[in-house]
Amino acid sequence: MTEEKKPHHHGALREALIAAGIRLLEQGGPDALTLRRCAALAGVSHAAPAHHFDGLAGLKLAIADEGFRRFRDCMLTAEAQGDPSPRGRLKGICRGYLAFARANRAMFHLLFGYEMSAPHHGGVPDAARVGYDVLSRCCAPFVSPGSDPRAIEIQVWSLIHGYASLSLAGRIGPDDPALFEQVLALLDRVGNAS
Amino acid sequence: MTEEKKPHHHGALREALIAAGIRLLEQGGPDALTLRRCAALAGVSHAAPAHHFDGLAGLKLAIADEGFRRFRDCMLTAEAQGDPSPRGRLKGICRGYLAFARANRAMFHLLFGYEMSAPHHGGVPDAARVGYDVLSRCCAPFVSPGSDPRAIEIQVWSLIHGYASLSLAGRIGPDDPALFEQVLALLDRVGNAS
DNA sequence: CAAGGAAACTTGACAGCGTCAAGATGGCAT
DNA sequence: ATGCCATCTTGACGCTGTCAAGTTTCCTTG
Repeated sequence: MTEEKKPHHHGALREALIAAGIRLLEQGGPDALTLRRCAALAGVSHAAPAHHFDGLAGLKLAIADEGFRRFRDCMLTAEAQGDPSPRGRLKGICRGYLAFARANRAMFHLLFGYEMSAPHHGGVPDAARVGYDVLSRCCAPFVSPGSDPRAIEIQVWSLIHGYASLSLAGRIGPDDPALFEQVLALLDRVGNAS
Repeated sequence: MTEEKKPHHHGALREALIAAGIRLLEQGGPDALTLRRCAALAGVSHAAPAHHFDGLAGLKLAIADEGFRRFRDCMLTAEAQGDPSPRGRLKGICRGYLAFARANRAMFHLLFGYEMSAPHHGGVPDAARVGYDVLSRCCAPFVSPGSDPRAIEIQVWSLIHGYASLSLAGRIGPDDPALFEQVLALLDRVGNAS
């Protein structure tokens, strides 16, 4: 739609392909994400993407990179919206976590699915880190001095990631905010046992 | 290898295709699970599976059915191995949960991945229920009378499913049993707050 | 300013995939 | 014995990712 008249040299083909991929992901699920379809959506030939990504896996990696950034933004927004206490901020990012998963099913599956987990390119894209940093910061107030922060971080992450995954997989039934808050109540008992 | 000389009529083609699918899953990951490869492994033509399953999705459903049964067995075994107290049994099935996920990466992804989550065939195979029943039974001692058991069940399920998923996705780093036990320690604070 | 080379993109081909249509074959009930 | 039906085969179609080779454009270098 906003197509320049560059006869050759698309100019911003890489970004256009990523945007096309995200659109396909949103509209048709993971199976709709196809190199050829991305190319068609960007108005180039089917083999053009090969010059910008290392095959389909490379495109998915680039899309995941953008996805992780949006994911982090979603958590930051939710953190800022709720109770500013440490406990409130922790629950806030969890609500943002779930909200992102619900609003971006296919992207969430891409970010945490088999593609990214494979011993593939040596690991997870760097952007995955920025999400963990948010989590880590919100967990910090509950880490007793001198102890390993990872224990609490993984507790919180496991709980929210498990809930989000199971919810998306249809294992928890219809959306039930009350139930989610009950699960989140377990976070009241995280950290220094008072 | 144990191929009968049935000239026609394989006889147990359905089971053979499921077994072939599981083998492909174990050896080559989700992408290796292919109708044509299953057929070849079972010694039949590429279109034979169509008479036993509703396409690839149907075969995956049948494989998941078997997978869920093995999954439950793995949890039951782990439950019987540890401390027989209610808390010990609860942690036992969680250890079985993680053990299954680690030993059957691709199958685990099939059981909880996008395939099964789609609004697809109307939902999850019935066999998924048998796993939840184990969880539900182990959670029962911690449900205060008159309250909804789902709250605790989903707390526990989310925690262990999240840990297993993140572990498989390579987000928790190398296998660290001590860390896992620290996460499982959160289960000590589940249920009636003492 | 001109030449050359690198980068971007196209075209064409290949094997593998899921799926459908039609034909062949064997077992089973009538 | 006959006829039917489920089972399986063969062949084809369109789609996929990927590679090879050719074409076009831009930029650098002399």
